Amino acid sequence: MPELPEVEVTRLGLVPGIVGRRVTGVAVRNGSLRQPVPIHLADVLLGRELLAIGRRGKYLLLDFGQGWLLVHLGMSGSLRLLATDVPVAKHDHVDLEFGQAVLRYRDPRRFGLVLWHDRAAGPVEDHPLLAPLGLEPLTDGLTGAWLYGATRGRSAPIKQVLMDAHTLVGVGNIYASESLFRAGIAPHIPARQLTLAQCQRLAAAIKETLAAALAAGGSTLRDFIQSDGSSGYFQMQHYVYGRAGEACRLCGSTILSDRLGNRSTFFCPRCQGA
DNA sequence: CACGACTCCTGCTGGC
DNA sequence: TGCCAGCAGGAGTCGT
Repeated sequence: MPELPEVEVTRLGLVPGIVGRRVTGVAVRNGSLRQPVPIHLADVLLGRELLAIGRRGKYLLLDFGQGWLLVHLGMSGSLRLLATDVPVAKHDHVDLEFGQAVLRYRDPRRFGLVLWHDRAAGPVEDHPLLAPLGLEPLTDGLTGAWLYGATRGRSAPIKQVLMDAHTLVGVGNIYASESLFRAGIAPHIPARQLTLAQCQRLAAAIKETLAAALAAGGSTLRDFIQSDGSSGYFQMQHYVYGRAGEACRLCGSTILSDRLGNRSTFFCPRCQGA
């Protein structure tokens, strides 16, 4: 599942290959994603130079000067840079050609997005999907004090607050469980009950977890440049996620699972005091 | 306002 | 072996 580290690794992998190049072709094979892919995409993109690739939360922002292409990978999406003769596969929904290379969007479950935001509509940060997004976790803004403030008055379980993109972006189901484990905090306790000391541990744990995943992804960067079509995603070794019934890597207790907000949740009852 | 349930979609897994 | 139910999950929407 692409979470923030995977999205950032995708961004880093694409920048050297296509920034500064012009769009020479556009193909939309299946435009029914979470929202329809704009039908005028070719009109607006053909001949335009890609100036930069930014990121906000899990959204990639391809800056074409005239506007931005917003890409969200959803649950099963991927963006790869391939040679133009690589055959199209079943769920390859959108192609952007840059001369000899093609940027190919694949998304079997079609939870993702490919949208256009024209410069005339204002800065991309004002896009209705981006404007309400919360804090970027890999910035200096994420501190124990910030997290303490952000959780006051929140009665929902801390794990759900961590996954709320309007509070904090980029922490999905996997890294929420992993970060809470690292911080030694039970996932189901009401967010407002966290002490400042716990918030400080948790803020540090979120950064560590994401940074470790980003580092793991760095070694897969080649996959984006090669045209072999390999997925480009990477599997970090998890402490708790997906390990129900197995032994905790730190204390040996049996990892438990639970459902929180309709999502599977994993934790160590001993390390996380639950 | 905050919370929780529901929804979109397809591939994989497990039970029979 | 085949069929089908259930699960996975980001994030928007809606009802309370």
